Amino acid sequence: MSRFNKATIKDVAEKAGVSISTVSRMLSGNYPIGDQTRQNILNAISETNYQPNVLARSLKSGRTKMIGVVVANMANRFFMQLARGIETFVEPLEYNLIISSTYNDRKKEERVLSMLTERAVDAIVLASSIDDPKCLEKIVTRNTPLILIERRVPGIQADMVLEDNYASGYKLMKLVTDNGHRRIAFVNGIESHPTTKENFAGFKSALDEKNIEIDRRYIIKGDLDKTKAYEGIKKLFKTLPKEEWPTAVASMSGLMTESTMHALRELNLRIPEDVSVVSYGELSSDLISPRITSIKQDANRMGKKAAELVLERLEEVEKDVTNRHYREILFGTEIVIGESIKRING
Amino acid sequence: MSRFNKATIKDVAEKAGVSISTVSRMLSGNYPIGDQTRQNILNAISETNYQPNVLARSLKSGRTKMIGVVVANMANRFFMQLARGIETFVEPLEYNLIISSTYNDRKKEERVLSMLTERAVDAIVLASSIDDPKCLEKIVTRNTPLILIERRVPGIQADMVLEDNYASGYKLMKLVTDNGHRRIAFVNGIESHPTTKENFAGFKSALDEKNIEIDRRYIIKGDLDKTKAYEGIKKLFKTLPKEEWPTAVASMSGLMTESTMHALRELNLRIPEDVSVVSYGELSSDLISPRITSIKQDANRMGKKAAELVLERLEEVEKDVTNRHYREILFGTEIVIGESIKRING
DNA sequence: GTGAAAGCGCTAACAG
DNA sequence: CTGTTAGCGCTTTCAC
Repeated sequence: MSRFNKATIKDVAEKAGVSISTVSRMLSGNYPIGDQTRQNILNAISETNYQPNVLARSLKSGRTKMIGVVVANMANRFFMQLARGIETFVEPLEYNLIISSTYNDRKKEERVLSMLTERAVDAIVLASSIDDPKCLEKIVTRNTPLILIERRVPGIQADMVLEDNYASGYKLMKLVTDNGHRRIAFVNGIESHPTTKENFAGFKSALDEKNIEIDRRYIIKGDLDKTKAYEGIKKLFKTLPKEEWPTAVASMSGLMTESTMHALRELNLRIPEDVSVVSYGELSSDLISPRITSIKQDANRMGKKAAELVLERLEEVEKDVTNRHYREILFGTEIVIGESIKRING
Repeated sequence: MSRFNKATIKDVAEKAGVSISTVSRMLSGNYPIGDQTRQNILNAISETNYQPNVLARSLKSGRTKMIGVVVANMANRFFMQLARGIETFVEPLEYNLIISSTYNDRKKEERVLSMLTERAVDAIVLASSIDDPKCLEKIVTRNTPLILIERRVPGIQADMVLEDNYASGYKLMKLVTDNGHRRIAFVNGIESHPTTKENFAGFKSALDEKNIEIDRRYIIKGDLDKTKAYEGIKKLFKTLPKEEWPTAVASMSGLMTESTMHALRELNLRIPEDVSVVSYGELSSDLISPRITSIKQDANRMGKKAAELVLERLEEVEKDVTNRHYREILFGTEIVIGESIKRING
């Protein structure tokens, strides 16, 4: 009995009257074992309640069967569906997930990633939002597979699972402009992100088609942050004279859309009668009314894909494949039509 | 360089021209080290990009600094707020969370718990719903602190973090009966759970006060399952003649309440005009209308408390305290008044 | 088929 | 103050 208060392979070996290597071999399953010996060992295992110590195994094998999942906020629906997608895919293979939140704080992200590499996780799925190529480089050079979700980092040796932000942005905004809107506010994501830029570019191309100029006063720096989005909307409507109010708001994340709705509600503005709203990313419940026309982000699908990539890469690591070819998975998106866009006279 | 593709303590020692124990000591911080030596080691560390291998450390120390968190479904808001509560509390102490879902499946729960003990997590926080004392016994005898959330398992050597289900149930139901309702349907949780029973007992005592008999046909076996709740409601209203329809529905979880709302919506029944609804546990968004009168479950608070207990117990384990005294934390709950109860003529 | 022994990376006596 | 050494529990040659 170890100080973990549990039987070790040694206890089993003694009880079964064999050597620890024999027990180890039986456990691994790839060796011929005498029938009697096998039986003895099995008995010993059940008598001692033996469970192999994964720690020791990992130390030896170099594989921990743990996958680090880094998200901005684990209380957020999108991220947890992502994690769930990963989990369902890898759980049967006995992988466990270490999930950590960064709250979009660079320092915290650095700490979290460092903890994960110290723990020697087999792979990292990163869905957090900070740009920190230096930090990411480290992971890559350690030979730990890295999968980025909804986040493009140019030149990095990692797989990326993305959605077609450009096309999605275009589709969404076109619905708005086709309905005659010209004064449109944006609750923006994190501006430095390529994905945000693509999204915005998609918006812009729909606006260009109608020769609509973007009014910079209408761009709210939301940073994927609940409060910032809320306050941004409040401020926008309180600052501008009524005739300059935007007739529509496009928000770049479901979370920020909900903040927007809260703010509008408090401003006594109805959707879509007073302000139209569209959202990149769904809201947390489809019972919310009015239903917001939005781009559906399939977090679960992304999670599964990420898990698939993880396993693929791990096999390569196993086989010492050197000449890897990193992939960029681009998912198309679906648009969900709600009742949140009012037709107005252009 | 190890096969983890990273520097080990040995590399650092060589580079700094000292022995590995000196490095180890410096890292632990509790030993006097010569100034020059310290500097050499620090340089070596940064040159080699050394990160201690937590695995090896754990194998030696018997502590992994990992906490297992077992929930029914990690995509569920309640559970993730719980996890988040735990995380915020233990993250500064460098603990990581391994989160797994059981989907309320006994086999899966068993597997998950077994994986966690194999990984030698320092403690387990269990917020999943299956009763499996045998399985839990094993954890306890391994000397791994176990914290149960919203789940009472009599006689077990574990801490429990609970809400006052009885009082909450009573308060909630009283609001319903005070408004004149007598035909009340229940979307029940998992019947075998003590917490569900307490909740129900609370309901019952409010009913008793008004001499209302419980009609067994009105009890829907929801089992905390989205679909079961949805179908249960559908069936109830479709089976019964209109004059026997319940005038109110009390649901035992936020998730099931949302299913109830979906079902009612499809049945073209309005809340509260046609049916009143109350909920034990909040919905996933406060933008949902009508706002449902509900018991607010503070998952975050429970998470923090659980984490606090974990750390407390871990200290005891450290200090080899034998005569432990397990605690049962009972939180009071808050009721959120919505617009989901109609006053009717008793 | 089975056993002995080395070693994964680290900590903690035990020496000096 | 610093070095040597014995494991933590397991896998994996290398023997027999």
